[in-house]
Amino acid sequence: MPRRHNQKSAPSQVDVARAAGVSTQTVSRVISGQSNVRPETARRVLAAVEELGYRVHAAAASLASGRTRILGVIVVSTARYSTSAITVGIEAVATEEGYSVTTASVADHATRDSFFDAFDRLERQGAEGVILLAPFSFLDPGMDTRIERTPTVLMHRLTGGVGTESVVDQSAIARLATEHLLSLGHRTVWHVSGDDYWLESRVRRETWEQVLIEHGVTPPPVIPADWTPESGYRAGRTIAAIPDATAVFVASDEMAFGVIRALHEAGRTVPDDVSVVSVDDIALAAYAAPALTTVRQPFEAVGRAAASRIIDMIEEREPTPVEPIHPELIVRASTAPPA
Amino acid sequence: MPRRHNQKSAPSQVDVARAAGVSTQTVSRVISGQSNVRPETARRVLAAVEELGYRVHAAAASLASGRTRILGVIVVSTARYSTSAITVGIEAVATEEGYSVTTASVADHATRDSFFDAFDRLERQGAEGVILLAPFSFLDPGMDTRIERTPTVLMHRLTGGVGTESVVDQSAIARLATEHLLSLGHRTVWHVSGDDYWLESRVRRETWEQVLIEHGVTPPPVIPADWTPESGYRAGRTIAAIPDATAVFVASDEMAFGVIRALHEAGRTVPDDVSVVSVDDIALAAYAAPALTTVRQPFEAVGRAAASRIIDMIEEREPTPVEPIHPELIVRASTAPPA
DNA sequence: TTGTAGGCGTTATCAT
DNA sequence: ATGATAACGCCTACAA
Repeated sequence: MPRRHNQKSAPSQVDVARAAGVSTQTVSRVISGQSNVRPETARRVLAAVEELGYRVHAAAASLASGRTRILGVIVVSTARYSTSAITVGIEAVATEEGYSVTTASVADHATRDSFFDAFDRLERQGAEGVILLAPFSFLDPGMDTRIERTPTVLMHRLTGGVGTESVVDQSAIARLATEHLLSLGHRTVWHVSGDDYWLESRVRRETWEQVLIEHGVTPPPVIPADWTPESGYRAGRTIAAIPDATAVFVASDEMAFGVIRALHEAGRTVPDDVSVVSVDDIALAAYAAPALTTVRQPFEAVGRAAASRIIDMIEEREPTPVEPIHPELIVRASTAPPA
Repeated sequence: MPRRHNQKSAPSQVDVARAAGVSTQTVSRVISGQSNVRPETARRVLAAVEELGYRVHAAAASLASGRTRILGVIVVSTARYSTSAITVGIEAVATEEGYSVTTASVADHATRDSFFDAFDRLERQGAEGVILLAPFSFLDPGMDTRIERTPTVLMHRLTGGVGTESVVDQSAIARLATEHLLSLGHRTVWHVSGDDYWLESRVRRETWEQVLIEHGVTPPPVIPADWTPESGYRAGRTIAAIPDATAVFVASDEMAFGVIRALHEAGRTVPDDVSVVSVDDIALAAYAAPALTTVRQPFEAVGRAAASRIIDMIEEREPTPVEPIHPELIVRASTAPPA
């Protein structure tokens, strides 16, 4: 039964107190930067801390204080660009605010119970708040009891329950993309959707349908895919087989690479024969052939906002005002007016 | 000073013990699955646990036991595919083994001190082992005292100090790529390197040089880049200006997209005029135009291996034998014999 | 098989 | 400004 490796006796407050000739309480005060300590005393304590290499023991501190300053993040274990980019933002804010981040991942297409397991692992670990970087609805039975005791932030805009928050407006993305194609003069817009397991897939599809209807056009059938370039390629073959398809809204850049490949193989040129607009603006979007017109999601800002929000909730303070996060249409070379 | 949100009084072992009519010690035994408890007693305890919604308090448990079962991971905060893919593997093993994962990120191009800060944050948090998913050498002064008290795994094969381990053979990657081009009949191979901040950049460059020398050719000057597609693009323009360049080893797929774009814009066809081989095999590699010939790094396996290794070190048991992790050359359409 | 006692390292509370 | 003392919730060691 190993204790901490080699750490026979990390110095404790008692050691520091003794070395500095003060009580542990004074050490505690100095460490936590309280003001009511004579400068001279503080200096002695700090010297002893330095000398002994003392560092607070997080477990002991949180047992005594009831606070852990741990943020939990639930992620789906696929190496998706969006996920890691959002995480960068979360980490940044957490560190700034003195929180640490622990992650619990669930398999792609995981069941509800896997999510609850992950949630419970984080709670057991002491997470004071949880960010759900994963497709999940607050409406799910079983979720309510959890978000009641632990502040939770979703990354999806949905009808929420008590204390729920969300950050990204997926609907605006789909609208931007679809209206861009329409405004170019295309009669209708086809849609290659992401995996329906993910909420944003559904939201984007619904908005796309709605925008078309608003413009008086009957939505064509959705071409389902699953976020992977492979699935985009298959969808592209489907589209290539539709002679009068001239515009496609693809739910992610990665899929757009596949779509374009399939189109080109079928002898249909992008954007001359078919316009393609996608979503994300990953680093490679500008280096596709042709460069992708896409709706940029400011992932890092999203992560920062989520972290700020959850910390506000934990500390029960007024929500920090954040710049509204707007998706942005980046027009490059994959879209054009119909021939 | 908020305590845990709404959690006025999470039930403790004492509550469970009282409800089940046993001592807290028996509760503890049941929870930790020890065998020396009468089945009937265990059942009563479990019923009480269920009833009250009891869960162990991690901080209290680790304060008492001296164990946290926390794994620390230091990552550089850029949304790189490799990083998130490796993380997936780490998480998987950690969860299987009952560990949780805490992340500390440092800025890209962070100084040594930032790394030490991150390391210290993880230690303070109670990490029993640390995986350095970041460019760092054990030889760095200041590192030795840390790895002495906390088991550490690097993701880079380097000369190591005491108790150091590493997982990926970056050198094999560069050899595979360079020899592939040479075996195709190219006279020499140019190299677009990654950011020198990252150790693998240097290792790949050195191996590339060495392989060329082994084959009796004098290495041309390195074309430096920084992992981004943009930097690849700039490097590609440089190469396009070299009339007799027919083969390039690019240190990452993302940069290869940029290189190829620049080459095409300059009227040089890939692979007819110039062959390009890169590294990683990201999901989009097969959807580049032309599809990339690349050296696949089995990132998830790497993550799994790193996690297994660090857990073995923590628990002071014999290293779990792992399948050797070999990079693999995936030949697609971006390489060909010289014209 | 079960229980009792003590302590893990810190912070909160109340004195001084 | 500083200190004494009592938790915090659990686990280890030992006793019964």
